[in-house]
Amino acid sequence: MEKQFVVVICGPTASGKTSLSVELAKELDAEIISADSMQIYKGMDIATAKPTVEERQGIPHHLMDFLDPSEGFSVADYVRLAREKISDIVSRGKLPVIVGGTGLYISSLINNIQFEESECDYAYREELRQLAEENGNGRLLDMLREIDPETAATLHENNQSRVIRALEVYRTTGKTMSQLQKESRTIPSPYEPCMIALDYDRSQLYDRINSRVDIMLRDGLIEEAREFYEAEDYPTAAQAIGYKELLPYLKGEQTLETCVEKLKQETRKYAKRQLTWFRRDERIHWIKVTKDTDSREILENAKKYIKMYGNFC
RNA sequence: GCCUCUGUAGCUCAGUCGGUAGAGCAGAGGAUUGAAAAUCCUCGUGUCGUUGGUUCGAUUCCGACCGGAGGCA
Repeated sequence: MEKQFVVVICGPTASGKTSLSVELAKELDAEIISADSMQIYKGMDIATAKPTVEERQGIPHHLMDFLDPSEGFSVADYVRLAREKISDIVSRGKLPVIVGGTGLYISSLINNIQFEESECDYAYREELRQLAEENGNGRLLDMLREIDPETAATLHENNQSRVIRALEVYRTTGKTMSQLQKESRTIPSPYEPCMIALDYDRSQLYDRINSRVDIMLRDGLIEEAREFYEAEDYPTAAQAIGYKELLPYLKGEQTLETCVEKLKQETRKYAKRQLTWFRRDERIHWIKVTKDTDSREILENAKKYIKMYGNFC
């Protein structure tokens, strides 16, 4: 069976993925599938730097802006939905362009990771958290070592959520995490991804992040954050950078300046983690850019690479 | 002008009863399979303000000077 050609635009936050993807989509008769764990949520527009309707320029954007922030969401949900979207787009004769900065979502999708077998057991998670509270994190890792030494060896006891998840997997499926991870890779991927990322110098990327936060503030981030916190108790959405950092200001406990600095800093750290993730994927074609690079030039470079890649496979 | 406190890693500060120093934060690198914008791991040499003195040896004690904070006039 021939693999489905898909374009992937990934890389750190504020590197220009959104505008490049829209320009590409216009020229390649494509539709965009977002790969962003926060842009999926409705109402979280400014903080997530979601493209506005104008910025989307008529290009359909899938898996964006469709879920209420009170709903939880996970990689497994993402992969399931994204697969459907890809088939749908392809069936209409269009090219799928996957765009986003959530590395786990992207790699799980294009590597065709199977999640179906495993389920969640929130009560058991809570039970384990209690156990750790009383006996320390080491106790949980010891438990995991008993049933799945292979996974236990890769985890640090302080990474409590991962240790708990590994125990939970065993509880719900009877299989170990390591076994399940091997099985999750047995079905070859139906996709042939052409991966592109924009490569700024670290300092220039940080400059872009800082000024983008300033723009968000100008566009009403504080109001958005205030609304967000009136609702509260969101399982997944609460993690978004942009609201929790402004909370001390909204509560009158901290100056705006301090909170904004914190917000910029957290965004920079996030970009750094994204770079760590994407750097190790050797399939990615990094387009070197600086603040002076013309967007037209970036587009041409990307198009050229996609065309070359398409001919090659 | 006088008195007191203070000057140690990019920042906030520990510390050395005299044998050239260490935390947190920042920063860098890494991990990443159902919370991933989350979670976790690793990495610390810096004229110890300057300059004299005492000493085998001073960042540590003493003096002077230069910054900073406070107090009295």
